[in-house]
Formats: sequence, structure tokens, C-alpha cells
Amino acid sequence: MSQPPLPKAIIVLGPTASGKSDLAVDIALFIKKHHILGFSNAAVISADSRQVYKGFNIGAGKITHTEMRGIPHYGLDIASPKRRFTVSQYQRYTNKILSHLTKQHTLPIICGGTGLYIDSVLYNYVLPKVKPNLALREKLEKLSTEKLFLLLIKKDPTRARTIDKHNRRRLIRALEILHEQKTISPLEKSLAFNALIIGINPTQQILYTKIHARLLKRLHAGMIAEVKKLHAGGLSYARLESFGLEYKYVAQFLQGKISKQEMIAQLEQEIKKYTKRQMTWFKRNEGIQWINQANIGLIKKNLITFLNK
RNA sequence: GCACGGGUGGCGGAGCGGUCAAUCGCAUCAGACUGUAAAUCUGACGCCCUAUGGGCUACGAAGGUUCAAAUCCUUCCCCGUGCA
Repeated sequence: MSQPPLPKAIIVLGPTASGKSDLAVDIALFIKKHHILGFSNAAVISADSRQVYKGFNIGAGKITHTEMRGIPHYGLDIASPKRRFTVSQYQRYTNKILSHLTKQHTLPIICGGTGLYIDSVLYNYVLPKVKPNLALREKLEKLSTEKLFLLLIKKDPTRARTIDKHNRRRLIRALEILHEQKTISPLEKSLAFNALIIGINPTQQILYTKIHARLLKRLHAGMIAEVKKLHAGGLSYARLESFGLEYKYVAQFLQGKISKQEMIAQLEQEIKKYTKRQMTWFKRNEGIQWINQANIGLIKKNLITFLNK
């Protein structure tokens, strides 16, 4: 009962500002140069829930054309911020790219900080196939959290046992699914790749220093103008705020809700908090090989071993 | 100098005799995660312990009143405002 071997892939993850994008390109170039085990090419697939959007460049820290150094990148600019984009769409998109790359014997390097996006692909999440139902959501939104939970208990007591009963967003989604299905079964997962997972986790002090410097750099690079332009292009401030971090606080500043100083201070603090949430997610994956800086020298041996295996 | 107002846990800010180690917000720490995931949500948060309980130190400082004080009184020290 031998199963076909899983396709190989490299995953580069870590908190924001840890240096993932550069490392991913370094790895791709390394593979291209050494032609290890039939892989003469490599491409990067971004796993970032904000870089998918067109026009989200500086604020989202999207890699520039020059920084790509000739390595193909996928998962960038694939959606309009005017429309909703979800994990499910990301998953479908990425799987399509992956099979395309496999046919070309190009090694995929999935690189990003959105843990859910990575795992949805790496573990083949079987997500409920129920699309967002805005009308229903609007209706449910009016109910109290307690009431939502009671409704869920009634419709699917099993799901109710494991859900976070305080989390309205989850409760509403669960009820949305149950609007079209009888029950919600536990999330099905299965490993999709033979993956080398590299996690970059600098010390908090170094990471915080980088976050600070990067924020100032983004401001100089025209982050405020970028958000202004997005708003002029038709994105409401409310919508911009819903994207969080850079887009949220710059939008608040542009509306005069906070001063520039407050914007910078709050944003920096929120980014730090975000990196902690990211790490909380990553920590539950046992298979990550952690390094404390985005330096390819630290992983060359692992790479070669992995690819020749 | 006089008159008011105020000094509370890392910060902001409640409490104004007992149910107060002290509402709440922020920060911090830890965690969750079934199509919004940069989102959403939870827990801990004075110190110590044999920890759904016990002990110790606490509300500017020092005294005092009381069975009992962050809460009342006295003095002192600081801060803000008004009058000199």
C-alpha cells in the first residue's frame, strides 16, 4: 500500500518584518544556480492576505519588481480590494498555481505571514463549500451573541461544543453554513506536501527595531499617499479600516480621527501585537525549522538534504 | 502666602467607612482559530504559597478616630487652577 510521494515544496514563514521575502528569493536563486535533483527553477507563491490586493503596495510591504531578481512571484495583485477575498479563494488559486509549477518542474516556495493561508494549502483544508451570504449575515448581525450561540446549539449541538461562543464572526459563519447544510463536520486536513518549512523568528528586540525602522521607511516611501489614492479610487474609509494595520491607521489619520504622531505610535504597537498573534499560530506547527535571521547560509545544508532526499 | 481641586496598581481613570488586591479602558503576557485571518475572539495580570483556597504588602508620607479606612480627622510633602 505505498502511496505516491508527496510533491516537494519549501515554505518560508515568520512574523512580519522578519525578512521572509528576501530569503525566499535567495532560496529560489540558490536552486536555480545549483539545479538540485531536477529542479532547475523555483518560483515564489505569496501567502499574505493583504498583498493579494491590487494597489496595496507600500502599506502591505509587497515585494518590488527589482527585489524579485527575476524570480516569478504568484499571489500578488490577484484581487481587487473592492471585493471580498477569502482563504477559500486563496486556496483554489494557489492549488492551481501549484499544479502548474509541478508540470514545469519548478519548485514552489510558499512565502508569507498569513498562517491560515499557508495551512489551508499545506494541510489541504476541506472548508465548507458555503459561500458568504451577506443578506443572512446582516440579519444575524442584529442578534445578541448569546442568542446566536443558542441558535447554533439548536441547529448543530456538536459544532456548538467546539466553537468559541463569544466569537460572533464564527457564530454567524457557522449559522450561515447551517443555512445550507444539516451539520458542520470537523475540519478535514491532510498533508499536501513534503515540505521543508523554514521559520524566521528573530529575537523580539531585533524584530521590534526592524518594525520601527520599516514603518518610518514606509512613511517616507509614500504610504500615506498610497492610502489617499486608494480612497480616491473608490475605497471607503470604513473599508480601508477593515484591512487593519497600515490601512486602518492611515485611514484614521486621513479622516482626522488621530494625529500623525498617534498614527505612528498606535500603528507600531499594533504591528508588534500582530507579530505575536502570528507566532501564536505558527507555534502549533511542530515541523517548522526555526532560524533567528533571514540568512540563507543557515539553511543551505538543510536545503540540499531536503531536495536530494 | 491665601482659597479651592487633586495625589489610587506600568499608564489613564473609578471607588469615597465594611461585600476592595481595588469597576473599567490601555499596555503587557499567554492562548484560540471549520470561506472576513493585518480579521475576530478568550484568559491572566501586586507579591508569595501545598493555590475554585490561604498568607503578606498596598491606594503620596506620618500619625489618629473606628470592631473595620483607599474611603473620616490632623500634620507634612508634591501637582493643577484662582486670588494676592
